[in-house]
Amino acid sequence: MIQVNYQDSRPIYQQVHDGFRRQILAGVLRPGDQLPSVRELSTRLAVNPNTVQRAYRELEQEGCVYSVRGKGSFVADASDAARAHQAELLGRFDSLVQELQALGVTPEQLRQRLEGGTT
Amino acid sequence: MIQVNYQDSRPIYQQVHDGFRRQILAGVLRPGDQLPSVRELSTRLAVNPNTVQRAYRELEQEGCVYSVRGKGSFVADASDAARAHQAELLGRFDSLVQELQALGVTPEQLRQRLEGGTT
Amino acid sequence: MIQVNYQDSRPIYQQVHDGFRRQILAGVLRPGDQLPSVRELSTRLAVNPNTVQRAYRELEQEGCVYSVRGKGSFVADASDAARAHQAELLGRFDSLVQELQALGVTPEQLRQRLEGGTT
Amino acid sequence: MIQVNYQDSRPIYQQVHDGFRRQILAGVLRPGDQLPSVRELSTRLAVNPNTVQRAYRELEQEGCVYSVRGKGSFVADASDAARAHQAELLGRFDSLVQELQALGVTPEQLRQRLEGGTT
DNA sequence: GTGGTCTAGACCACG
DNA sequence: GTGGTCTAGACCACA
Repeated sequence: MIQVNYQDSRPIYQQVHDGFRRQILAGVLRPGDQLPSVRELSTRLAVNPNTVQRAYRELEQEGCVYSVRGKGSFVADASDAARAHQAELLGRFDSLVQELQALGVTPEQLRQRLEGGTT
Repeated sequence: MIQVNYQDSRPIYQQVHDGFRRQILAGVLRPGDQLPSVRELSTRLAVNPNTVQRAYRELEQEGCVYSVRGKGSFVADASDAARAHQAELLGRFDSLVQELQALGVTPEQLRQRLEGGTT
Repeated sequence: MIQVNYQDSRPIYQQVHDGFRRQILAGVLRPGDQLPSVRELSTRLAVNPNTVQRAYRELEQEGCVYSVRGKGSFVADASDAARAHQAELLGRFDSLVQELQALGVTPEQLRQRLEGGTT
Repeated sequence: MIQVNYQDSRPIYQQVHDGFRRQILAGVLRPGDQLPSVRELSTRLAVNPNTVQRAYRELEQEGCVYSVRGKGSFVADASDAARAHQAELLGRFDSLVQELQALGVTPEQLRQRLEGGTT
């Protein structure tokens, strides 16, 4: 499910983090689902356990995941994290639009692109 | 014209690079205009000359700027760089839209946002 | 009576421990009352018997509970444990107050908060 | 300035973190002040650089500190973090008061303690 | 020189 | 078995 790409400029821990977060926010992983253990995932991805641990820790700090010592790591109720994440993406959307318009792209072109993606 | 913010998470060389690129693509700096010398800019910004050097080098690699030994650095014809840059931004736009829709944001909501930003 | 919450950051043995201690110190459980057996409670809570065992052991070490081989665990005279516990909480109270005052919160504000909570 | 106590139940990285946060929020360290470098502090405290690094990283995630690669770590404008921290402490204050009252401590006793600490 | 990431592997706490 | 902390030391990006 999670993949690591050494060509990616993002650090590995963040690729793992982003991968899970996306799946959680998209509903692929649902509240209460158990994540693979740190050890299992680290061997599967052939990375250091610390690296996976850090990804999980940051997910937990964001409220996407909760960990129980001796039991495992689980998907948390996503509502809060989801709302924050959506707000962040909309902010990025706005600034991208602004930048594109500064380069001469018309809102009309962007609107057409929106429809294109709906297909 | 160019400013450096130490609290910005981007490295300084990239702030310098982004600042010039934006001005070039937006038409503030026009083809043939001369950029400040590495030495002058580095003292003005109170940063290491290497840092400015690297910003100029990357601008040149992108085709935004050309250097003439012993003369200085000049803004190149923007068309090529602009086209590439615009394509990159549009790609980011598409993937952002896709992700937002995965989170349940409707194209209608995004369209309204587009109009809001047109002001 | 006792509940376990896996989302709680405290380990389970401590949730069990704290739950009993609170009930004992508050007088819900009175000296001489019998606690449920380790086996019964562990099945009721669906946790490992070791976990309950440890909670009981620590309660006993604190003097909140005493065990009689072959009979069970019973609430001890609370006075000793209560005094120790109250002293500990008062200590925490003092250091909290000190820290809040260092941040500019006036004793007056805290006094008002005290009254608010009396309701 | 910062000390590590191996008897303390808190992990080392958190002792370092808490120590700096307290000094920052109390105004001992002021916005813009430079923190000791990761390497310097780690040798001074005789701990691993990673441990200090983690403390700094979490301070940065909280907005107490900002780090610039190649330059150092600096105290951020504390206002936001301070407000959040104070709210957290007041919450702890309330629940402590509630617990103490459940044990029979009167608000009057607590009020006297407040004045005692003012000295 | 600075901070940031990663590995290899240890030990602890918990169930 | 699980997650959490820590060490020792490497390598990279940046100034």
